[in-house]
Amino acid sequence: MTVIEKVQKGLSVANTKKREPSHTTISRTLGVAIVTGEFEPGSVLPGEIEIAESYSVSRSVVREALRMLSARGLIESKPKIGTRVRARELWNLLDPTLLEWMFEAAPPPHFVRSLFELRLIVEPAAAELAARKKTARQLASMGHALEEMAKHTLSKPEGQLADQEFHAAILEATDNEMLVSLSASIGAAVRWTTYFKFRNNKKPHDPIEEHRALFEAIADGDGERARAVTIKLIEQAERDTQRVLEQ
Amino acid sequence: MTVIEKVQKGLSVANTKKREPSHTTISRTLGVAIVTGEFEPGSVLPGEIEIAESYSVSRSVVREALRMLSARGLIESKPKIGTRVRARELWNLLDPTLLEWMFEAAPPPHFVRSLFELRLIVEPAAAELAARKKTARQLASMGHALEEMAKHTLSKPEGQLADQEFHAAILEATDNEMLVSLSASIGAAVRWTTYFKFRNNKKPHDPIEEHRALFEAIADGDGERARAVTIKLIEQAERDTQRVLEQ
DNA sequence: ATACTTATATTCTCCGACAAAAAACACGCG
DNA sequence: CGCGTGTTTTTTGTCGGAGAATATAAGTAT
Repeated sequence: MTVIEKVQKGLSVANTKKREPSHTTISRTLGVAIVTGEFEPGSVLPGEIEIAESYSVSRSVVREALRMLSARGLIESKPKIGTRVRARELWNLLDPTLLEWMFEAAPPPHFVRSLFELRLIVEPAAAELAARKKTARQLASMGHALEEMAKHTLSKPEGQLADQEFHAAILEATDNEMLVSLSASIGAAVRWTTYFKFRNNKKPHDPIEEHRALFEAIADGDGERARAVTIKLIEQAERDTQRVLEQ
Repeated sequence: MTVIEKVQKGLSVANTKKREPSHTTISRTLGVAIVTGEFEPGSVLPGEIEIAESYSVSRSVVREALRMLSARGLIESKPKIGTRVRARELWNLLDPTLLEWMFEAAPPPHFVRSLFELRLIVEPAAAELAARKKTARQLASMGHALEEMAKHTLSKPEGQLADQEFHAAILEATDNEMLVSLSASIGAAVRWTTYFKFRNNKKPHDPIEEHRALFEAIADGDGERARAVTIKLIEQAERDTQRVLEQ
């Protein structure tokens, strides 16, 4: 598995289960609170000392956590003013970490709509590119992922992992590093929708046949067909997701 | 202050005249060094104390700067190991700040190719969406930006600002917040190419007519035409950029 | 009422010390 | 010699305290 594939799947590159430093924890805790709307844009967070006391850490830890949030554009600090949450338009909604945080709660419907609209723009074009630029090695890696997927189905974690591997191989085949970054972000969101679809026992459509068709289109170098199949795949996923969100 | 910074300052929001905290400065300095390849991925940066001494700041400032870089996924710190630069595949190439840093030096050709490939995927689709979803207010804002652009031409900062306003209005009209984020990233890169095209006195093609055609297509709600014009626009920009990079 | 000065709250910066982690090393044992 | 085991050492992680800088808020004089 290449590093790129791991990125796509959101796996930590060193799969070790190490304890993270506390500034990371605090940063994520505050970040989740912000992106899920617990602190509204424009409002000011508690002062450094108060945060430090409420989490029982030192002020240095809090400051480093706040720097991590300000690097993401979530907050803005000024003396005498405090640390205020920046307007949502100033966030980078394509930051994979931000997306993960966002999915700690149910995201707003217009956000889900935006996501699928974006997928319908990007992924068909990527499939078309992949059909043109694929290498034999990448094709083999797609084929392997496809087999794994057929064996386990999407309801099991192994199958979901294979699905992500399959799509990662497609992205790698486009030979476009910005597309890879973009789909790393999208992947963070897709993982969430997949998770929710199966968590609610809704028995969604198993897209193995479409995946096979996509693979064959790419293998044949038929960009038009690859594009068409990808569109179908995403529209199906959107229907499944809508069904879950409606209740 | 570097030239690029001047350009960006001229184009960004007006009164950004205040001195930034030193952790921000250090973070950007180190970040630029990393993304321009001065520190290669996998290598370890100097220790916190060494960095602190070389910039004449305290270790706390350096630590906060490093946390900002680690939030961007550029570095990874471990006790006894040091702080090492993470693999380029783990960076988020759609982070606008990262892109700005990257353009402090001439970016690698395959990166520029990736960028225009991505623009050709995203922007035509966005134009089509905008043609379908535009509101009167957004249309008016596009019209105003177009006038400004025609008055000043792209060779002056006012004209470049108007150009950005025009495209921002289109993005806003798509009513898709992820698309807006995406083009904020792309915009950071586009500003660079615009700057370089004029810096080299190459007298590129002035795209005012195409912009007007795009505006009319959107106003008419003609998505197909909006898409076609946008493709032309980007292809022209790519040709201009290639001409500049060739020398 | 306006302009200027002062007070105040908050972040910004610095320092010095110790704790924790992980690699490197030394050592003993089979 | 090879191998596990404990020790050393280096580097980041955490802490508490102190003063400086900054921008709002309040007060004062004209």
